[in-house]
Amino acid sequence: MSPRMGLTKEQIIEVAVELANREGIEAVTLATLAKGLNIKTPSLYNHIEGLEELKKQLALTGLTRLLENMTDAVVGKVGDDAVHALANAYVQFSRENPGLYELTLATPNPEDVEIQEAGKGIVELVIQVLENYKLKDEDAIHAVRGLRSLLHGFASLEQKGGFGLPVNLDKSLHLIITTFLAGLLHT
Amino acid sequence: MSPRMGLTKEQIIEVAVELANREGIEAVTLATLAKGLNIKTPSLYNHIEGLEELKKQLALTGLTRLLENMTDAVVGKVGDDAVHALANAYVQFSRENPGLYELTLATPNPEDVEIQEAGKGIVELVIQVLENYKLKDEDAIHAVRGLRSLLHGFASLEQKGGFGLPVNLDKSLHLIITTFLAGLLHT
DNA sequence: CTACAAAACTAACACCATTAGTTTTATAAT
DNA sequence: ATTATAAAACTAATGGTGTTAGTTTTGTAG
Repeated sequence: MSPRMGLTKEQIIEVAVELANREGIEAVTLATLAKGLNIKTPSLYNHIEGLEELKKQLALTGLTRLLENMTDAVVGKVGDDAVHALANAYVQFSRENPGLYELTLATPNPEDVEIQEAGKGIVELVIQVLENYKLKDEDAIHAVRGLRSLLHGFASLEQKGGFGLPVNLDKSLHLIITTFLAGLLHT
Repeated sequence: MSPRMGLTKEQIIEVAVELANREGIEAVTLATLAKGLNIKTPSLYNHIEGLEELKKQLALTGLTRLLENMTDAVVGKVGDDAVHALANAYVQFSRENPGLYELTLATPNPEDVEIQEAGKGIVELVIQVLENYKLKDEDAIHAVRGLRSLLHGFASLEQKGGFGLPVNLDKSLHLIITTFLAGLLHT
């Protein structure tokens, strides 16, 4: 064991996650984070390299948890059932973790290898779920891009208040997915 | 005329737009903006209330120009033709104005009345373009939400490097829209 | 040419991230 | 128990923000 066990990186990130979800990603600063941990700001540098690395870790955490939720949602399901479950899990995650979800894409440099790897997991899951629709080669890639666009666009617009009207959002999501799947069969 | 005509709000915003598109929205600070205008930071307060108002003005500018581009793209077109033109204009705008497009949604408080009004213009255009598909009441709303989700999701993921694979992106967009429209007819 | 109002300025403050150097402290070995 | 040590947490300092207050400059209108 270390000569002195203080905070762990995991604890720090967990507090940062709660901060992001509760107060918004603007509130994720080393100053407020340190305050939440009852330490002084410079002490954070014993565990993380700086604000950029923190943001990256948060993006990784978000992608990992999002993938977990999506994976759990589709086990034992196939076809339309699986896609709807996947979509619901995606949107539910963004609703329950608004800050963390936003950080998932608001990362400093998206080309980072670790970020790309984490994102790849989600892409692969979507590919699996769309496998039953017997799409050929490139068409599968286009379809995956379409579904991801739908999910991210919906989650993002919902979060940013883009949908003004008082019409049920879950109904919208279900119908949108239904429409997309119907289109897959007729093109 | 004023006792002393210096900078105009329009000039300031134009420089800010170029800054956002060229260097990214992180670079949009009063400090760098002032430097680009060859004045000191506090002088900006003679024209704008602060950073928040600047961001809001940029969001409004972005929404206005995006709507213009979309409107120009659909004149004289109907049906699938119009939707594809709309989609192309949307994505083209986000590609040519990455920073400004991002600021369109990254505004401090999305509930702002002026922001809502500007966004409403885009929604109404999308409604018009989907009118030919004889959607009933609520279904029209769901369809508009779907198309907006697709467009924003695609533009956002493309910009954030979410689409890794070296497969043609314009082809993806075309096929995605085609799929969505086909789905509208078969549900 | 003069008065004035707006524009631009300097000075100052609070907040932020970050670095360097010091002190504290929990553990591991004696 | 005592002590050495390495990590954790600290203080102090620097440079970058946005913002406010108060002063100076300057172009235009009379």
